[in-house]
Amino acid sequence: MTSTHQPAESTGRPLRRDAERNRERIIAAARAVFATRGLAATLDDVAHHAGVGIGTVYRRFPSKEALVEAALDERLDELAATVEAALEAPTGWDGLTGLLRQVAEMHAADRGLRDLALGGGWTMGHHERIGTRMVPLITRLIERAQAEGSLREDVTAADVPLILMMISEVALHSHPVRPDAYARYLQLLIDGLRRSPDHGDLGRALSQDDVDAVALHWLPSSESRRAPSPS
Amino acid sequence: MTSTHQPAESTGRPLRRDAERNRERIIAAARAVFATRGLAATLDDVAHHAGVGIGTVYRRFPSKEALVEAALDERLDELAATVEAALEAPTGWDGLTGLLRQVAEMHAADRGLRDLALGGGWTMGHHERIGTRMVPLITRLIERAQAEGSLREDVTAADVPLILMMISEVALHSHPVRPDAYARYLQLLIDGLRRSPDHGDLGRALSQDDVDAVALHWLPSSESRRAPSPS
DNA sequence: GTTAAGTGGAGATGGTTCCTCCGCATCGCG
DNA sequence: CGCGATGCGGAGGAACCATCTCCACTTAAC
Repeated sequence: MTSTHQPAESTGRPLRRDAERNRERIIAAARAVFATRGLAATLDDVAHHAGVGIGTVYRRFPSKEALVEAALDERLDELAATVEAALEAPTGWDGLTGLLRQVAEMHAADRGLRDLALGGGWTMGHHERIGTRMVPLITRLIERAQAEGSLREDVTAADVPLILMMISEVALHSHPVRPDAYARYLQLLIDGLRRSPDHGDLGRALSQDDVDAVALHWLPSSESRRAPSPS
Repeated sequence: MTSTHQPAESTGRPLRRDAERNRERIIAAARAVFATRGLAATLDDVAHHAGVGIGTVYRRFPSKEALVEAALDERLDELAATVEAALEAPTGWDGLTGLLRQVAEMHAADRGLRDLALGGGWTMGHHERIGTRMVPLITRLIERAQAEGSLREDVTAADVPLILMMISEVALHSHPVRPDAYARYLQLLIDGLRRSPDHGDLGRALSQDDVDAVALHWLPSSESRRAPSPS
C-alpha cells in the first residue's frame, strides 16, 4: 500500500530545508491545537494552523498517531518526572497533594496531554501504558503518607487516576468560563483524603485492572460524541 | 417544517388501537435505551428495540426531542420530588448527603436522565431549566447544614450540580466494570464537605451563571462546535 | 537549468445521524 | 364482508464529519 510514496522519515536522508521547517511548524501547530482541542482535533485543523496543506502533514507523519507521539512525547516525560519529583517532598502528604495539584494543572492546561495520559489505548506507541509505569511510585507515596498518619488508610494508588479523570473533566468543561474551577473540586477531594474519624466508609477499592478498564471507557480512541440536534 | 405530514398527536383524534399499543411500546423502549445508552442513542436503536419501524417512531414523535420528553418527563419529576424530600430529613447534613447519594444513584442507573438533568439546553420543552427550579431548595438545605455546624462554610448550592456531574461521569465510565465505583468517590467528596479545621481553602465559589455555562459545555448540544479557527 | 523533493487541497472513502417517502398491511365501521 | 382510512416498515436521501490519497504544480539545491 505504501508503494506510491515513501515517507521521508523512513529513509535516513535529511529533509530539504523547507521541508524540515514545515515539519517543525507542524509539530508546533499540533502541540497548540491538541492542547486546546484535545486529541480529537482533526489533522486538517493542525495543517491549517501550521499554514501548510493536509498532504504535507500526511507525508511527514504517516498517521495521526505518529503526529500525536511526535508532539506529546516529551510532555509525557515531564509528567513522569513530576511523579518522581513528588517522592522528594518533605512529607508524603505534601508529595501526594502537590502531585495531584501539579498534574491537574498540567491536564487543565493541555487537553491533549490529558487525553493521552488518562486515555486508555490510543497511541502508546513504544512508551508502555504510562500509568502502569507510575503506579509503583504513587504506591510508595501513598504508603508513606499513610504511615505519617495524614492520609486516610482506605485510599489506594488506583484512586489517583480516577481523581485526576474527574478533576480534568471539570477543568475541561469549565475552562471557557472559569478556568480555575477545577482547583476548587480538587481541594474538596484532597480534604476528603485526609485522615479523620468523621470520615465514612469508601467501600471496595478499585483494582489496577478496573482502573485500566475505566480509562479505556473514559476516552475511547476517538471521542466521537455525536451531538443531539438542537433543531 | 412539518408541512408534509401531520403527526397524529396534533389532531385530537384517538389513535387506532394498534397504533396506541405501538406508541406505548416506543416509549417503553425509549426509556430502556436512553437509560443505558444516554440521549445520544439513535432513534433507530429505539425503534428496533421496540420492534417497530423507524417511520413509526417519527410519525408518533415529530422529533427526537419530543420522544425524550415523553420518555423522561416523569423521571424528572421524581428527581424534583427527591430534592423536596431531602428537606424533610432530620438534619441538614443528612438531607444533603442523602440527596447527593440518591441523585447520584438515579443518574448512575439512568444515563438519559443524567443527560437531561445535568445537560445544558436540550429539550427543556416546557419544564424550565430543572436546576434553576431546585436551586432555592438546595440553598436552604445547605444553609441549614451549615447552621448545624456539620457542613463547611465555603460550599454553596452551585457546588451540588458540579459534584453530581463529576460523580455521574465516574458512574458512566466505570459502569461496565464496577457499577458501584461512583459511590467511592462520592463518599470522598462528602467527607471533603464536612466542616473541619484541617480543610484547605476552596477559592472563589461558582456563580449560578457559571454553573449553567459549565452544564452547557458538559453535555453540549454539539461537542465540536467550531471554535475560533486558527488562521 | 535541471531535476528530485516537496507541496496543496479537492475529493475518494467510509463513517455517522436524522428524518422522509410511499407501496403495502391492517383496522374497524357499516 | 368489503372498503376506506389509518398505520406500517425500512430503504435511502441529505447532511454532516474525519482520515487519508493523488497528482499537477512549485521550489530547493547543485
